[in-house]
Amino acid sequence: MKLTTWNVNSLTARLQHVLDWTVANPVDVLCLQELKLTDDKFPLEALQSAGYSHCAVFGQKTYNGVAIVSRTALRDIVKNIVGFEDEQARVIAATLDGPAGPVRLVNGYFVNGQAPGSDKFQYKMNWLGGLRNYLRTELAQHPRLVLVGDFNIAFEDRDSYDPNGLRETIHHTSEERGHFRQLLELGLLDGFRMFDQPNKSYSWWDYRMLGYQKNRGLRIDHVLVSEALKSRVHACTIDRTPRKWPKPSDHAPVTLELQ
DNA sequence: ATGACGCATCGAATGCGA
Repeated sequence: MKLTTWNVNSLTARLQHVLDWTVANPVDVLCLQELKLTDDKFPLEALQSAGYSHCAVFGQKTYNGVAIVSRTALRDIVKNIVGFEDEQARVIAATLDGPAGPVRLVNGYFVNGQAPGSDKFQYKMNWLGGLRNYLRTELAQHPRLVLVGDFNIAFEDRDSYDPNGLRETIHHTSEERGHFRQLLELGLLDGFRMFDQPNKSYSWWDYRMLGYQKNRGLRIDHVLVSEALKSRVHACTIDRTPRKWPKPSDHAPVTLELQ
């Protein structure tokens, strides 16, 4: 079973990219972030025609919005972080039945946070605390769990093109990295780092200043798998191909292969 | 460099992203 996380930066603007990409990469599940549309605008028919008949959607106007799009049935769909009041549509969870048992999927568009010390940064810290509490409960109920999404955190120095120049700036602060570590301490593993990976592997590049062409990127899109699934993980890769297409998302898709 | 580029809301200019 293959599942992909992809911040599409507007599903309306990126629908053709998503469809083209799934033709070349017919993964079982897509976890999408930054839909930037309301549920009534979700392109259900186009995705169903592409083989993704089961869609769990949590959208909102203009900003945020997440969805899980699957070839097989999704059940026990939960929107937002249980126990954390949030006006923004950032998290959707669902269970799907894989070949070796159920898999709980939690798909998040984590808060950006703008700058340390800002109100938005404080919101990010509160949000991350709420997510941790929620996941503790989810993991107790669903040992076979995968947390994916745009975390907006470059966890280690090697996840940034300029770790020293950007030290303690947004996505690189000790507080954000501490929250990431606390997620790992719940019993999750960084799927991407379970395998040898090329140096300077990133999942996001700024649109400006030839960011992609210069590989000035960050690895902020992550796939964390629970201990119970560890032996089932067979690969985790970032596909830079669609970042080279005209009018791309600034994020690349990250795919996990589970057996 | 309070920039750059892109998207949404709009029907110009602004908010926001990372």
